[in-house]
Amino acid sequence: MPEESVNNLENTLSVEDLRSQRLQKAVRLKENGSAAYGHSVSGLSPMHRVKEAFAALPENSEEKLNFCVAGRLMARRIMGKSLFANLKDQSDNLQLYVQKNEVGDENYALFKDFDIGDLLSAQGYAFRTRTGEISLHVQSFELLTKGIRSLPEKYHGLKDTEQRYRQRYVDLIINDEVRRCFEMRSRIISGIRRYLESRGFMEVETPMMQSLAGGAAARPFKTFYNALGCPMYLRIAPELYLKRLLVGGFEKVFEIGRNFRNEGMDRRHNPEFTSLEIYQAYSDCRGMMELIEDLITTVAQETAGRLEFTAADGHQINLARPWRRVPYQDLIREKMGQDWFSLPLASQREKAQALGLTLPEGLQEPQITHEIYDKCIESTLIQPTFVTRLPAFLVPLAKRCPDDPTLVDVYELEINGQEISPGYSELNDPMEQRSRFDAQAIGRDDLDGEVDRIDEDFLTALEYGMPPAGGLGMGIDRVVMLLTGAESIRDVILFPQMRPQK
RNA sequence: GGGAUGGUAGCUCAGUCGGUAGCAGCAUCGCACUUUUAAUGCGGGGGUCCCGGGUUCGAGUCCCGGCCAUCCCA
Repeated sequence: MPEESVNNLENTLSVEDLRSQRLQKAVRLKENGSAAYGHSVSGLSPMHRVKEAFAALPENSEEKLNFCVAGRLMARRIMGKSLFANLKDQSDNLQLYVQKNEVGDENYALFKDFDIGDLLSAQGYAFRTRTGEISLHVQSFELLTKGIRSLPEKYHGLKDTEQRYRQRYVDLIINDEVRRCFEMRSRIISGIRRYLESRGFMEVETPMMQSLAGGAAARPFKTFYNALGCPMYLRIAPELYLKRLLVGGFEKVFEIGRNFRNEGMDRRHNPEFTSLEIYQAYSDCRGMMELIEDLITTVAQETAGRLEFTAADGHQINLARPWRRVPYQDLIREKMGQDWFSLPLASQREKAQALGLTLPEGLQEPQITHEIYDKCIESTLIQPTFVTRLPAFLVPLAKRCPDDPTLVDVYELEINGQEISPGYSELNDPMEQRSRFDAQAIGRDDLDGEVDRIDEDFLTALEYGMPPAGGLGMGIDRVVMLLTGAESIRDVILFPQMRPQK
């Protein structure tokens, strides 16, 4: 038997799959006294710095710039006595060039034995290859972490959506645009904080576990707190606690945090999502429109450097100010005719059905009208639009319009046909608040009785006196979707909820 | 909850009419190669075809049930 075949035979007998191959390599490294799982490294340069610094050198400079870099081995091209490798850190990629006569026979063999996915550090000087790529001529290197699992393919990457969400860490290693998206998300959130803090708002944290899940109409998640021996709910909104803080004398507060809604998930909904809520004493709905318009445009300009965006569905969105402000009823009249609100119920029903809407028996004018808004108007509001003066039955926590008590003094900000942010002149009359809660509790019969208990302590707080105030909420995930062009909320949440496997 | 589509090697994918799973690409292992970049050339290994039933001489393929995912709808 020729020697070569013997070699092959040995290799196949000793190894069942890729993972055990690599496990054995790690074990062998440890046996030989080298660290397969190394230690800290100092004096590192981010790879983009290496490239910038080298590119800044004058042409034909003889100066040798030395760097030490660390990152994950993404590709290798071995050509006998020299090899090229691609290393990746958070900032960039860098090509390494390793020559046998530079690092020595033993080290060269060691480097050849590295696998794609290993983490290494390398020290050497920057140079430009024949094809023009700024690279590092390696003088020494070290294995920092042995990778046991093989990475997805370098060319097609990881495409399987399920695996991308379940094993986001692999997605982040492989797909650069995914990492950029989450870096963007982080910048957006810190941009929001910076904006609000610089304008005197104070960030606060209110309970995520509540014995009553109030502040919105949504089904909560239920849990049990052993020490108190009572059921608890994950919050569906922080609103009622933030208003208690207005009562307590904090005048400009905001909270960025998670809410939990025990409802379906789809392209736009994840059961846990991040919201921003802001409350400002002595302001109102108009103050909130000013604030959110300035906040979004400022943060968009800061993080993306522009105000025009292409949404995932291809719509061109222009965030340039000022944004359209239009009363709800005007939108209805535009669509249904100027006389809509004076038509008899039967003709309203007929006209709505002519639009293709199916209406349950017994609907009154406000419900029919809202059905039209919901199904036929909202999705057409592509450019940023504040819809104002909504029917009161939709919004139990807002002040009525002084000139028309059937309407509330609120806005709904629509961008690309999606609700991005609601804002209110907040209701601070404890008696009216109680009767709205009562009416709401009667209207709902599909939730757990317990959840519908009225938050007496919140009403007590209002009785101590809450200043007139403006309040607003904003879905952070949706804003990130808009600014990154993501088509699914799951693409802007690092670890979206998934059904457990098996 | 309803409909459509999908699940095959570590990854990306073929798989015809039901007849031994594909000389598939990347990755991996061996050999050659000192400026490559989806390196190249030659050679080797690698499979619970999502799970469970059924039809059949024979099922990745057809039928039934289930699991998981994606998209659309409510």
